Amino acid sequence: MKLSTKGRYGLKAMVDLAIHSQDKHIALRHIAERQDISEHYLEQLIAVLRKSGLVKSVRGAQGGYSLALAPDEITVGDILRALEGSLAPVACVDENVTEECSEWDFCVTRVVWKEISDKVNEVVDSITLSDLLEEYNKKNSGKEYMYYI
Amino acid sequence: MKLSTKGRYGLKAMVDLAIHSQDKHIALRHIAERQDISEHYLEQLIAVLRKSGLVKSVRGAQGGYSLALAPDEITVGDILRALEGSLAPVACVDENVTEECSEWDFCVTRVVWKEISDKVNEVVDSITLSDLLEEYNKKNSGKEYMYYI
DNA sequence: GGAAAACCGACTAATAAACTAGGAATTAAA
DNA sequence: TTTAATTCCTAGTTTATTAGTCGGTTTTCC
Repeated sequence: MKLSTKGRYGLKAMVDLAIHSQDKHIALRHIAERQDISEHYLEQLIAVLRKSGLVKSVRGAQGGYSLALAPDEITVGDILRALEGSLAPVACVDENVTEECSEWDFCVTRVVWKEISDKVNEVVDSITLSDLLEEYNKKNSGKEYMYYI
Repeated sequence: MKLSTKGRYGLKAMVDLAIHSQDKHIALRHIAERQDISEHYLEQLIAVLRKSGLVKSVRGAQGGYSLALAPDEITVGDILRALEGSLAPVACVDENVTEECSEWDFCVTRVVWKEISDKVNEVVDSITLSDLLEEYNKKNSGKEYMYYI
């Protein structure tokens, strides 16, 4: 039930963008340095986020990335599901997977998986980047430069 | 964020025990057959459950396993945590892991992981084997032998 | 034209998951 | 008292996934 680095790094990168890319774009290199993530690896993650429409890019020298939407329009759920796929603990309660398992009608453990799935999605869909930005400002008020996320 | 087969098989096996081992013990082979799980593999899982005090065993011929506690005294959380370890999505919100990460004081994503962790534990701790047993009886009332779980 | 960036696809190392194998110890029943 | 059925234990193996690395191509500012 652990999240992979994709989801963790991806969310950190998105919060970094929310903090630093207000009406400008910033180079991946800077995000990677601040968050201490391999640049090449982060490149792959941000490619997914771009294809999901959460991030937009400017190519060429002085190019970079910025959020494709306002921070309050991007939820943690959007980010995590883009990078990790469904957050359902088992496939049978993943709404994108249509094939029912052979034991569907009699399965009693499914109610457990379904409840977990629902609660997890409820949590991540209720938190936006804007909420995390606020949390960041609270924790770092008065401090010069605090890039940790 | 997927559960491994350990948790899934383990819960199935425990529900199977709740159904079939009322004041008797049953051989692992039967559970493995009914639930279609490799016997040797299930053996390793049930060893963990035994060491966690959720299952008790009788050795030798005609031996087998039974629940160590009443079904309403065993939660899904007990079973899953025994087999999967902590259900926290990242280590920093796992209460058994004491070491704080270097960014602890400024980290803003931790609130997300903490909320997920709390909700998941809330769900699994609120469902007992007795609840699943009831669910089983409801779904299989009137049917001859339905072993699916 | 050169440098700084995003973009792209393939390859690789490390780790974890999901078993498999083979036997030792125990005990009921024949 | 032997035999067969069962739990118990440790180690090995295979497969899949994770978490990267590598080496470029393309685009665009200066």
